[in-house]
Amino acid sequence: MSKKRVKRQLIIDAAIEVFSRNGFQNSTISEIAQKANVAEGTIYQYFTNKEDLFFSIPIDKTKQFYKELELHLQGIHGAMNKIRKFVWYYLYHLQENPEYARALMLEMRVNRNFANTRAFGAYRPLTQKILEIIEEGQGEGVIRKDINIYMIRHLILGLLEHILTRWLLKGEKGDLLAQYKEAVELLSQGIRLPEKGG
Amino acid sequence: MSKKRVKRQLIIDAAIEVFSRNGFQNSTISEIAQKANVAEGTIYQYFTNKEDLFFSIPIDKTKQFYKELELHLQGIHGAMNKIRKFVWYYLYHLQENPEYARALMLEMRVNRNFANTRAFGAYRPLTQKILEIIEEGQGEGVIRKDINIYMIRHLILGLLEHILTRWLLKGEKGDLLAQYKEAVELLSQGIRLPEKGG
Amino acid sequence: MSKKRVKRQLIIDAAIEVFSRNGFQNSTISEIAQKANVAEGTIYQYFTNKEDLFFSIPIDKTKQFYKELELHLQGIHGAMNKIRKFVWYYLYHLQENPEYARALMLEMRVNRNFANTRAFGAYRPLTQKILEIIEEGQGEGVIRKDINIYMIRHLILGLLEHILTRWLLKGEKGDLLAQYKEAVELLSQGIRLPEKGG
Amino acid sequence: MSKKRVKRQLIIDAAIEVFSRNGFQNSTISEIAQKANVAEGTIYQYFTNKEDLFFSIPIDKTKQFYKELELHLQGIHGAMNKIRKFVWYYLYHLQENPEYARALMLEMRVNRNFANTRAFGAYRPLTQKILEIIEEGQGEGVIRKDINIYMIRHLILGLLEHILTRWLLKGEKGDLLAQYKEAVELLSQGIRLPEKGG
DNA sequence: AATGAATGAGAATTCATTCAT
DNA sequence: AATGAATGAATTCTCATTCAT
Repeated sequence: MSKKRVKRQLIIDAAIEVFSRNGFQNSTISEIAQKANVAEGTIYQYFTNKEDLFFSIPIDKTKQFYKELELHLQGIHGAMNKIRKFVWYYLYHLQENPEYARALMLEMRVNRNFANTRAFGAYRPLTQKILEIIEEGQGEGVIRKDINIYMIRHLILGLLEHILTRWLLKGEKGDLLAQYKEAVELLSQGIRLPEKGG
Repeated sequence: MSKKRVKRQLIIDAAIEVFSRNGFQNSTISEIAQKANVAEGTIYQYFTNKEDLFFSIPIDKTKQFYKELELHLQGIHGAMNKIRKFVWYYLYHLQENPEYARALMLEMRVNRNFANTRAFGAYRPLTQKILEIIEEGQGEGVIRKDINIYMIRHLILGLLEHILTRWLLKGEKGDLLAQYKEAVELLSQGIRLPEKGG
Repeated sequence: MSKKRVKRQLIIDAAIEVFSRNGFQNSTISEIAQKANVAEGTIYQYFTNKEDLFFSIPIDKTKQFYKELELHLQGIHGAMNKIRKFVWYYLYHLQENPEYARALMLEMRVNRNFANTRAFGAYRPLTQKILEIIEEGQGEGVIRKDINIYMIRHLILGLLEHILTRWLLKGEKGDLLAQYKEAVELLSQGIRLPEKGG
Repeated sequence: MSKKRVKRQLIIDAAIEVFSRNGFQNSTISEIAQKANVAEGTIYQYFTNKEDLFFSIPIDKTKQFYKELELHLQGIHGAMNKIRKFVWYYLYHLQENPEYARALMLEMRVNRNFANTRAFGAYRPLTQKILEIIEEGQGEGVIRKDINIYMIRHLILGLLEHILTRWLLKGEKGDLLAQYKEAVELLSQGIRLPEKGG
């Protein structure tokens, strides 16, 4: 990684910590600069403004998440198994990065400008992936076809985000993954193609 | 309604509009006061500070929502029917009050202090009601008992919030209620007690 | 005392307490009104404004102080004895009314407008009295005549105010009157007509 | 002096002028900034808040006063001579800096927080010095030992502060130093060890 | 490229005073 | 005479951003 690259990452790491602790509005460039051990002015060499820095976080993070997700999905057959894996990895990854999780869930996801940012674009491949898996499942005949695939995705992401948000607001107590099995079970039944005569 | 009561409501209505348009941080007391046709100082006669005003919104609104929900549930038998009604009314109500919906979904629900506010308390009866219906369904033998009732609630609320949030971020285009049937269908199958031999 | 008179006094008493605790600027009409069990508006029926209320305090208090001082001086002969009594009574009176003492020493005495207020006028008889005693002492041949009587008064009041101010700023700990004897002794020697050949 | 140092002093000088004219409460940061030719925000780069700026004044000034006092006392023998010099210099210095004198006498000295500020600490060496001189005088046998040295200091400072306060409240008319001789004469006799048989 | 001093617009909150009831 | 709701001016402090060094 080039020297510039390193310093950029340094700033982003500091930003994640600060933004996730205080939220976007209550975080200051000054504090981020201090955490990153650079001068305030330096941050403006790497990012246009505060919001740009803010939305640069999920871009990097989402790319990384997506790449690792792909690895985890390697060798897994069957849409249902893939969904299971996705659910597990989603909870696992964000439990391991609670600060980022907070920034993502409580700040970015509800930001009015989110849909217009590069960040949103970086998110795309991920949501696209889910759709693909759903369609794969429909092809396999294990996922019901009478329901809009977007609605099915809403169900999956809605459940995960809801669990996560609760966990964050309650102070990150307890093990997120402990809820994994029930969540998967519930989702599976919900979206599964009912067996004939069922 | 007493005169004080009226003016208080006037301020809250203005606050809903302003907060929902700009978010908490970007809204100013000055603008709310103008909208409410009162002096800035007057707002502080009714509310301790900006945050207090902010969190006073869902208290009133949630109480009203809950009361009307109860009416809608009158005469409905069967947990599944009640859930169907709840889903419908939830979407209907927030579609009718998009400004409040935005304030609720994008601001309050993710506010770090939300869990410590009176507002959170006002929310209680509503979430409690859902649990009751779920348990009722388990008693009737139509909702699976092997899954934690909280997880079931996560599924329901998660889906609704996700649909709603998308709708809001996309600019409130289209008819929310159009998604009602599929949502209910998906939820129903997910939480339903699988028929024997199914 | 007429009913109006009573209520007026009620307000003044509340004002003394509040002003002396918080100082002029940090005291609010609202708090005084509450303490006095009247509405804020009522205060403006009795006093022109906040400053008027403020300066009404020493007027009453000084008159009372002066009247009682006169009583204490009754039957005392000799300027030195009178000065001794004055010093004692000054410290005694303000130790007994520490709240008023604080308002007087830390607020009024240094107020830029003090010299232009009715309050200042009420103070007059008292400072005048001291001058008289000093002149009486000079007539008796016990107080030096080569020093301006105003300077002599400065010495007396300066010492008393300094002792008092220290005591107030230090939290009113200890017995003010314990310092009475030394203070008098020091003052006496300072202003006394040196004996011939001394 | 470094550039930062210079600007800091610029702000303090402006603050002295403004505070002394209007008092603490009636002075605004805005006016001070204007006088100092800096932006309001700049003041907060140098001082924590308004009060911090306020109490920074006497720190600098008192140190300077003390240093110059020491120079003036050089080569002077005898406690009485030193006290004479102290009285003279005290009046001289504050007559020359009437704005600072006003801030000191009418604002700081009676501020409830004064005793808890750094400013109070800076005052220490000065009051300590007086005590030393008094003890020196007692050692020389020219100052009475039967009186608490603190009371003796009260007498000296009380007289000076009283003279000064009057002068300030009366609009700084006349020559303060004109009163110097009588003040010293009065003090000297007051604290002097009475000659035997006197 | 990095710095960090300087900026100044911006906003919440307070509170003396008024006046309709 | 008493009330207390309403007013709105006034002020401190914050902080993203700029720019000279």
